[in-house]
Amino acid sequence: MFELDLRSRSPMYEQLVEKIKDLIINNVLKPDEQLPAVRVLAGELTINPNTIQKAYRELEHRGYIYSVPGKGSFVRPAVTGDNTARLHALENELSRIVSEMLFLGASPADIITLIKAQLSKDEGGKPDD
Amino acid sequence: MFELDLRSRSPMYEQLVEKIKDLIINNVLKPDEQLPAVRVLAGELTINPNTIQKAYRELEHRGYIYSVPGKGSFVRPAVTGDNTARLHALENELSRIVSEMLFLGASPADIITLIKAQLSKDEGGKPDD
Amino acid sequence: MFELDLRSRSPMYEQLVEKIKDLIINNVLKPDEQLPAVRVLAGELTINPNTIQKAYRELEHRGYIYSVPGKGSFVRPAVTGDNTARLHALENELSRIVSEMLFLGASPADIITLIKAQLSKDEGGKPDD
Amino acid sequence: MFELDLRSRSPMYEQLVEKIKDLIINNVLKPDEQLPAVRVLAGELTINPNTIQKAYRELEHRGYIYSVPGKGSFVRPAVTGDNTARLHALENELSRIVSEMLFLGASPADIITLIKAQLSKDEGGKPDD
DNA sequence: GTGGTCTAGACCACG
DNA sequence: GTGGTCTAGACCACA
Repeated sequence: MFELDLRSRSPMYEQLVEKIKDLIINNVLKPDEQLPAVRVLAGELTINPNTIQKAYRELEHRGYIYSVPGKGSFVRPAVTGDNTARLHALENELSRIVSEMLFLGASPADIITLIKAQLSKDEGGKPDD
Repeated sequence: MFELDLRSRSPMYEQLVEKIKDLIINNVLKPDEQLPAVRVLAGELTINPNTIQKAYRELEHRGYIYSVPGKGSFVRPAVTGDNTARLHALENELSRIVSEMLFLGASPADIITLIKAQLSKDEGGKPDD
Repeated sequence: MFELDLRSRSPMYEQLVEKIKDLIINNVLKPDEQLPAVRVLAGELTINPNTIQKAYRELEHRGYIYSVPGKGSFVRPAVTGDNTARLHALENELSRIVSEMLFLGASPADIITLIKAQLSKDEGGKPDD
Repeated sequence: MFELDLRSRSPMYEQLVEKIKDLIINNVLKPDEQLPAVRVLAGELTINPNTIQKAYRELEHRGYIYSVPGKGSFVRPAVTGDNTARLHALENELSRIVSEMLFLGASPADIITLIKAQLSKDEGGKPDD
């Protein structure tokens, strides 16, 4: 399904969380689609099931998936509640990154171009595919 | 000067690095300006001087400041080479964030507006303020 | 594994960095091989674990090793980009040393011989030993 | 006469030592030539006379100059005594540098070329000019 | 078990 | 006064 970087400083469960979050955001994993069972994924990635479980728990905590005891884990159709808080945090991150890119010598035009490219790419992929 | 979040998952020295990096990027700390002495900042933040020093050393490694033993720590005037790698990483971060903002319901127009605001703000703030 | 000179002007962690760097350069420590654990090495050298960690972190910054929290520290397989700057610095050092050797009475022939010996030794030692 | 890098991590007296040593090695300062008086040099470089004095003391200790109380400091005509020890140290340094250059991707041919260029340059400059 | 963070406190070299 | 080194010892997260 995907690979983990064993050499990365970031813990494996965190890498898992980010990877799966990206799959959901980019609509590769559709709403209500079932995620691979913990043991299955653990087998494929040859890592400890506990690590998978920790990642799933984290994803559930962050509102990206929901778990049904005895059935499995599924992609949450719409993100829950307080998006504004999360959006605000993202806006800050975005501002920080833009500032740093300018500091490192990127031109404003480059940045705008980059953003627009990303926007059109995501717009194409997001609507019910 | 600024505050640290003692509860945060990211270590105090890392928070310090980010805070100071931001002050440099946003030209609040000018080139060759002296940073607060290790012990002084440690006193103000009521944390251990070693922690400050760890942050300063990290900033030095990343090319944002230089420390002269016996004299003090200062803002490095121009960023040292090799920005392309860092810029590439930032582009990826930026793409990821834009995707997530769209996923959480932000409109493309909002995002463009936000970026442009940031660009003009930084452009105004960077040259000799 | 090796010894440190407690009287030396250069700090212990710096000596450690140089020693380990040499072991990596001379292929004694192979790519992806695990370095001794921080506490283990600290025990063997009877110095503080923090000192070892400082050395390891420095080696990581310089691109010679990578550390994975909870797993260990390992030799980085290939050196990361940007070698030109480092190479330039080494060329200068080399020129300086040759000049000084001449000044101290070494003959040009001796120096050439010495270099060639080193070149053939390293060439023999580098590929899969 | 020359400049010091105030931003450098290496202490000013050490920079002075290296600079003057280079001038002697490259025969810019001739044997028995008098070095600038401590106060004069301190004035030119706008640094503390104590720093100059420390550098001169160090140079004397290393055998590059001699001081005549009340008269001044002079370039020592021939280096004193045990060159073999110093030469041995330099050979080791040289070997280390060659190894590292190879490790960083320099070709043996490049290194030989570099050495020969340095040798002919120094040979031209050394004999009693 | 691993690396990592943080503290408290001592000592050193530099200018 | 400055930054830097080192120790001793506690605690945490990860796998």
